[in-house]
Amino acid sequence: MTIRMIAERCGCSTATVSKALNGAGDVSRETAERVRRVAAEVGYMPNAAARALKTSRSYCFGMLFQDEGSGGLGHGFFAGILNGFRDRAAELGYDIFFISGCLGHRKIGYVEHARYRGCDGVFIPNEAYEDPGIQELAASGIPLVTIDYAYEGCGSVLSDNVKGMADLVRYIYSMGHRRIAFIHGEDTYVTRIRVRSFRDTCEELGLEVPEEYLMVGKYCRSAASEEATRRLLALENRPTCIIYPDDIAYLGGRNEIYRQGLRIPEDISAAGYDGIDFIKMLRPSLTTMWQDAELIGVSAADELARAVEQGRGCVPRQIIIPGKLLPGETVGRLPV
Amino acid sequence: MTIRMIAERCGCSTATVSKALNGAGDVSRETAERVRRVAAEVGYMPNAAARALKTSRSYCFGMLFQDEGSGGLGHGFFAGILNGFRDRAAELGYDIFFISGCLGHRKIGYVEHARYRGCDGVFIPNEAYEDPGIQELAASGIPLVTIDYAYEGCGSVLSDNVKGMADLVRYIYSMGHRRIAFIHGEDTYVTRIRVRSFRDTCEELGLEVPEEYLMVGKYCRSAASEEATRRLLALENRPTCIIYPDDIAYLGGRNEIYRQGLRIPEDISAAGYDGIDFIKMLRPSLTTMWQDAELIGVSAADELARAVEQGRGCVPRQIIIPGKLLPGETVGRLPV
DNA sequence: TTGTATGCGTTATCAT
DNA sequence: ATGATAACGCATACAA
Repeated sequence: MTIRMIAERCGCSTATVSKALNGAGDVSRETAERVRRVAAEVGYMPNAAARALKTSRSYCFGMLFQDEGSGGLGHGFFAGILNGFRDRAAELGYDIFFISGCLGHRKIGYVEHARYRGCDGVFIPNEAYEDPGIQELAASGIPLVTIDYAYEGCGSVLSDNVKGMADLVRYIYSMGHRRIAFIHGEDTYVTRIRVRSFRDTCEELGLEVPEEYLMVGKYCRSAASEEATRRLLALENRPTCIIYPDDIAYLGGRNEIYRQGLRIPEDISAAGYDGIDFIKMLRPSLTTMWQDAELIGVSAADELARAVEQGRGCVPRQIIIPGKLLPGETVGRLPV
Repeated sequence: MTIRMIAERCGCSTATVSKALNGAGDVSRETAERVRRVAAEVGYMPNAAARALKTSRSYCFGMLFQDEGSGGLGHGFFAGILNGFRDRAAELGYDIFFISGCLGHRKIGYVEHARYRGCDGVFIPNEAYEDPGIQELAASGIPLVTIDYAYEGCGSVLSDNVKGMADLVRYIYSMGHRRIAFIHGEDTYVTRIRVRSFRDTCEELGLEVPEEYLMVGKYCRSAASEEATRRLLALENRPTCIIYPDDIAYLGGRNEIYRQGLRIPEDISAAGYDGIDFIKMLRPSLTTMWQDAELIGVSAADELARAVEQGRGCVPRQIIIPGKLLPGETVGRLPV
């Protein structure tokens, strides 16, 4: 079913049909209505390929989503982002497809892949931002939006990790804790921000932070948390509360704490980060910093559409999305 | 960069370039090599839209993936399937995009959406298979592959739930248990198969299954598991082992068990289903039936490509993927 | 072996 | 207000 067939049924030209269907001004109201009625009757759908070929606009967003363990689709945080992005993109009239960096058995660059499909913009929620292939993409001129990382000249959406970590520390402080440790994830942009905010907030509160209270762990890895927790608990002046890299990593710490026969939060307090769904099923319920993944995804779609539609003149934005403290039962109240 | 520009540089026609690039036989070896060299030099990429328009093959798979809570992207099982599918599809030369059922603010059917983008086949990993819109898709003639559900005339990949449940029950039996309860998920195709297999296996083992041992719970919902567990534990002749709908749902049961001051597995045993990643971080480690999500996804991509490439004459297959028992610590050994 | 010509379905320009 | 026509980039039937 093409516009040609509709033109025949309506007794007019394909040009008129096209105009009517696209709401061009120079078509009489009656004609436009007749065309639209017939189109609806026969269930006409435009051909995306033809339209893209002609207009060089595909109404597609490409998405890079490598699944290397922790940061993949299975993670509630990224799943939430993807959901928000997908839904908003659909509302805006864009379809999404995956950019894989290969075509059949042939390795191709992300830029080539994106151009091959003619996608209008590219979304990168969780990639290795230092990867040369991705930096090439950032420099290619294709509109781009990243999450929790900003390229020069590209849009980005950032979870408010500064305020997030600050709020978390302040809450723990308000519960009476004065010895707070932070097991942070591997060295990334986000990690550096959180560590910085952790330090600043502690200083602001007049807390001293022994260097041993800052331990390196891994996102989403229980083993690293177990080990770090073990060392923290062995300290002479051990912390009363431990902040973990994220909710999943907390599980490792929890194992170690229980193994030592300690109770949460009576003997030691703990907090996570992310606020992903499944932690609601844990007892005691986890105190954590919820990140608004859905809104992050939605904002990314908005920003990408804006970049595409405004074209070259678009000045890229950094959008910051606040989170929210989820007070659970794992941070106990201490006498001050 | 188009074949025309390459033709100019090579001093030949676009037809020759096209043939050379597509490996047609009727091009001299030298010409072909020259064309390919030039193409590589200038970084030529074909235009997918033009190619699709001409050949009415898009080398795209559409994917339906609604995220309604439990069965969404955030779930390790579906994330695994999607991963496997994506990677294999890329190898086969297909890109994947989401079919959303709307185009801008306009609601359209899945069939329309699929046709609009001209996708060669559609993948449905987790949808409501009774949905009329999806049944319409199944009847549309577009090649289709579903997971854990089979439409008449369409390909499907099924996790071996019959053998999976049987193996799980047999293992629990082998550990000395004779009173095994099964909290199953809401009524779906998969649930019915598992319940059936549970019953059959028990009978085969000579176990009688009191009706109270079969409780209805919910997939991925801890609250339902808590409630069901509570009722099981209150039974006069209570089970020694409880099988949960899945690994996540187990968490609810676990909460209830601990709340009653019971220990796992000393006082009561438990098992899950799925074998998703994060359960490795639980202590005691969960005994569960692992489903090979990756392979399910890979097989689905293979099957869909086969359906597309064989065309109308393709006789659809049902592919069954075995799982594997993951013996953990939550099923204890009982004296027989 | 190579080239010419046509059309895929659409939009856009320019007459009418 | 409407229509004839060209062009988007590619693949292919057919002529040379």
